[in-house]
Amino acid sequence: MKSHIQQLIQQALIALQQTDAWQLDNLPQIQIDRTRAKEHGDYACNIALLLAKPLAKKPRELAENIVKALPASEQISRVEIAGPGFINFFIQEAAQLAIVQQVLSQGENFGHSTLGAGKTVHIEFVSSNPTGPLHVGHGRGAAYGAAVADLLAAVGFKVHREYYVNDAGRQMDILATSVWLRYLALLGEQFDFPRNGYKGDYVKAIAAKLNQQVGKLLHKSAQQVFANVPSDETEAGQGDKEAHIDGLIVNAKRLLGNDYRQVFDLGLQDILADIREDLAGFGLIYQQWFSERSLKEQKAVEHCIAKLNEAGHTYSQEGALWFRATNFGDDKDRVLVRENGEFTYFAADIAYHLTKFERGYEQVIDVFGADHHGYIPRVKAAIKALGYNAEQIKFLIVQFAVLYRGAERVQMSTRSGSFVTLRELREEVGNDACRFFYVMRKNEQHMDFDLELAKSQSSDNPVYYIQYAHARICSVLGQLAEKHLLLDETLGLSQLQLLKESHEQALITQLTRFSEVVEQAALSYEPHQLAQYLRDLANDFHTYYNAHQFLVAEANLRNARLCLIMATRQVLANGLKLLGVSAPRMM
RNA sequence: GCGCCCGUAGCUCAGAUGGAUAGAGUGUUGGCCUCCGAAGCCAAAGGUCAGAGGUUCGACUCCUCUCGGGCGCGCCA
Repeated sequence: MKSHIQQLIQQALIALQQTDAWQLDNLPQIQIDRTRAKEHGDYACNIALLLAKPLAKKPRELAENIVKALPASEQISRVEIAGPGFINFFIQEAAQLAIVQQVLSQGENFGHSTLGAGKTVHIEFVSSNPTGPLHVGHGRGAAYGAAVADLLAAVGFKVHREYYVNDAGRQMDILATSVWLRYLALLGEQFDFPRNGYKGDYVKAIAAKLNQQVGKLLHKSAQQVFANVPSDETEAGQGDKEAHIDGLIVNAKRLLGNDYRQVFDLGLQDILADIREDLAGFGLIYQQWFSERSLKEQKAVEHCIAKLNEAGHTYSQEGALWFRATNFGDDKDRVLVRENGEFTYFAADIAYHLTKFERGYEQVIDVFGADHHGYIPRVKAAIKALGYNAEQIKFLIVQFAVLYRGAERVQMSTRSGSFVTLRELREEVGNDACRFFYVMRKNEQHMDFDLELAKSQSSDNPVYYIQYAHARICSVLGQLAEKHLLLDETLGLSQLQLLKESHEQALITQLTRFSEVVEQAALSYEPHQLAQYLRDLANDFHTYYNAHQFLVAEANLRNARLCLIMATRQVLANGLKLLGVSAPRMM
């Protein structure tokens, strides 16, 4: 409908340009907006106000000319000029009613479009280190990334969802060493667990599994393990916890030899399996789990650095190889290869991003937690240096969600091991509430997540409010048989003109918005727009429900109303699905 | 110190690429079930859009500054 009105105005403007000889370099974009108030019609256009200045004419006068030049349209009942010069369009009722038929015939595909024209999009989200279970901090990125991906797919993009597995690097060595130390403790060795080690109970569980698998085979004495290791940091702040853990890693690798890999892989596989299971349970599907180790095995990092070298974007200094990030908008140059010859995380990561482009994706999206936003300029710099357009990569930031239990803030930390895991959260409040709560606020907005509210099966809870609307419609349709009434969809669709009540009009208008909302939410990466919309739609339905009876004796009206609420049910279900929330038939 | 995000009703947040009298939920107060599920509906009250300038026919929205909150500024990942 928007584009229809846009075309009408376009035609009017072209006609006017010829007759009135406007001196315009270029026409401003014709913007059609939904009106806020009913008396302003259904759609409004501000073109007259925009043209007033360049043409040096009064906006209302221009509006009158435009309206006069407007071609006739069967879909528009009335056009008015209002306020300073807005052109308001009133949509013909019959044109509005057509939405009901459209929803019912398109079913679960209603709201989908081909806007994206099959353009390939690579979206990476969560990508948490496999050093421990996902905690609630990852939840928002998961729910948000999944919703953005699903929205993009719904509007016709070809979406590839990927998880980057950081299965190489120091953090993983710390994990492997932590597992081994817990294993040694199980075998009776006495020592202080390193401050910087992973202290969670899941590490002990993996250690127990290791013990089951290998018995005492990997047993070494604490004395050997801690030999020549710099002392750990104390309460007083003396010692060095980083040097301490690094020393332990070196000893572990030396003492275990080839067996080190076994410990390492056991920890990795165990945790990764847990993460995959957790995300699958949360309704997330990935097309690919991309391993950092495989990247290194394929010499992809060397390949990437070679490309930068060839282009002259690197230099050596103090034994390290640097990337000239400052030439591409970053505030510092960045190390690619350390003095000790090892690649930095950054080097591997840009090599990874290079593969995204080399694999042919036209658009690349990274979903980051707010704590990583400082990392963005350097990745963007690398993309540019590698010869790609910075427009092809989009970074989406999710701010932290602070958990509350009622009024009390829930504390969490990965390292101490005393955190709330995503799994615990899902079990406590349920997947539906969890998915919905995480995306109902704008991604860049800091949010408070109240566990008590999410759990409450009451009117306070927006998820239940929307789901209840869906269940209620199912319930009404279930009443048909009991009342010995029949549903005649064909009859209903032919009698839609009977839907004259203001509540019905409002509901129909709301239905016509759905496709626009999905499109807008997808293109702006803002699933919260859909969440807000669904709340509004549910509200319009509940209001209608309270004001009118659907199962009336008169067959024409009854079937028309049933068609309307069936369409509503379909849109609720489609919308919820895009957000990863179920649409229950009963609650 | 520099950079990014945020500051809208008591609380939690929308405000749709600048548009017409600033919107929801929750909370408060008062109503609505002999009738399709009251997990619902209706009504009232509640705002100098952090503050000050500026651009514009028009600013919650754009620009500058100030104040306040979050996060980040490693040869860590």
